[in-house]
Amino acid sequence: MIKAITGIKDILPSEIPSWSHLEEAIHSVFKNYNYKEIRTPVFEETTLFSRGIGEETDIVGKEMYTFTDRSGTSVTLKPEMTAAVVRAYVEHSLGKQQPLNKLYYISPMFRQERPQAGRLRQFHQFGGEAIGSSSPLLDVEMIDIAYNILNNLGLKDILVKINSLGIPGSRERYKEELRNYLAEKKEMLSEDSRRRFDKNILRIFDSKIDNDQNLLKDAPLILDYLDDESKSDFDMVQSMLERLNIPFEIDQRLVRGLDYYTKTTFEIISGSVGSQNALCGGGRYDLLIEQLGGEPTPGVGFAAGIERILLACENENVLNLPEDKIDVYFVLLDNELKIEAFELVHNLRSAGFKVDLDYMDRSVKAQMREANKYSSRFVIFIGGEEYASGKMNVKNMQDGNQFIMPLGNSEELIKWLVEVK
RNA sequence: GUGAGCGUAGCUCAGUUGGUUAGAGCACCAGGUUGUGGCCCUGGGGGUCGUGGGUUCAAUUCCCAUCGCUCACCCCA
Repeated sequence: MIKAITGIKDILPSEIPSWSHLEEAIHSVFKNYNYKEIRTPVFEETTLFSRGIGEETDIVGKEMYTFTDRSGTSVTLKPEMTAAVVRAYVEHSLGKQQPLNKLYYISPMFRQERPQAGRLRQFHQFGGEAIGSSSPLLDVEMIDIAYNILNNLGLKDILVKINSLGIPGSRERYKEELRNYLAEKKEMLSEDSRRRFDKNILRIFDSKIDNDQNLLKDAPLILDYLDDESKSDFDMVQSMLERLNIPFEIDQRLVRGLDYYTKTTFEIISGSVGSQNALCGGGRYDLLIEQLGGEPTPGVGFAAGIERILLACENENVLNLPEDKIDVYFVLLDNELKIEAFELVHNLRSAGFKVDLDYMDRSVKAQMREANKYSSRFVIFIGGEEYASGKMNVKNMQDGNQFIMPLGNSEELIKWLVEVK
């Protein structure tokens, strides 16, 4: 048996209602905030991601699905969306058409990691990008949108965490201080953290080892090293979140794993999904557009993981989706009658009603059970007697009442169905 | 890449301290009025017990390998 590749999953019909529900919420909320949808290809030239995300990041270093196409070009299945959106923004000069572009997407992403709860090799993200303004109100807008969507789904166990990484100059000064502070403790750090010390010292804050966290207790804090503008922007973000009644927590240990972030970063975590608990992550990337060959342009965005959000919804049991009922199920005595009734079935379907019938040559009882299984509101029964006398038997499946209607008059039936609907 | 756990019907799982035809619930199919659902009842189909090898008179059960899945680490959505 041929099976799906490790870490990728089919989304089966039984799961589609939750997906559709979430997707509709995403489209609806983004439209409220006046964002326009953008779709980019699933793969790009590899250099877009290595330059955009950062050569030293784990994503680029060990997680990308990269291969060489027949012309010898190295291409990569997109591991995240921001670089791709920025590429499209620059390539099509969207910034020349209007100063601010507010964009959103829903798209599959690919990262070759070991799968676990809430982590897949093909997974789906939705997210927003606002390119063209450095207003911290947009930082807030991003958090607002993400929080809004999660909140509307009914999720309770979520927490917004924010931080500011400052601009490169202030961040470098801070990293220097942190390095000085940890230098003498380096030998006591865990192996992973010693590696982080050399590679990306900020990531030591992510360590799950108690002793590492103890050693960090009196470490210098990044917010004390912010430049004036980052600081006042961050203050604005906080006060505005308060005014919007969005609960949040400042987490100075929140350092995101992509190189392009500047100033505000944020994350929304869930307490109900296991170890991979970030439902959403984002921040400002004021230098990325320039770095990818565009005019210097500020931007801010976020991405959220659909599978993780649905996992949280499932675990918190908050998605009560309406049953998918059909309107009419035709119960027809034999194959001849099915052929006779098929045009009527077609007419009802064309008129917008959900209609089905048996194609398996099954007994009347089995057809009725099928009608029940699909929660059909009505059954239209046509047997030999009815057909001979030009009638059909309409049964209301809720109360069991039956009555006779003339056969062969689609218009009258449709009119009646519209009335009772 | 590292570590741990698990692989028995479509699904969730029992079971065999090695021994004849491997079970349950749900799902599926057929019946319980000759042409009528939900509840209930009866019956039925479906598994080479992940795969390969070893030990043994005998393996689904023990051993080894392999593949797959799951969870965790790393990192991230």
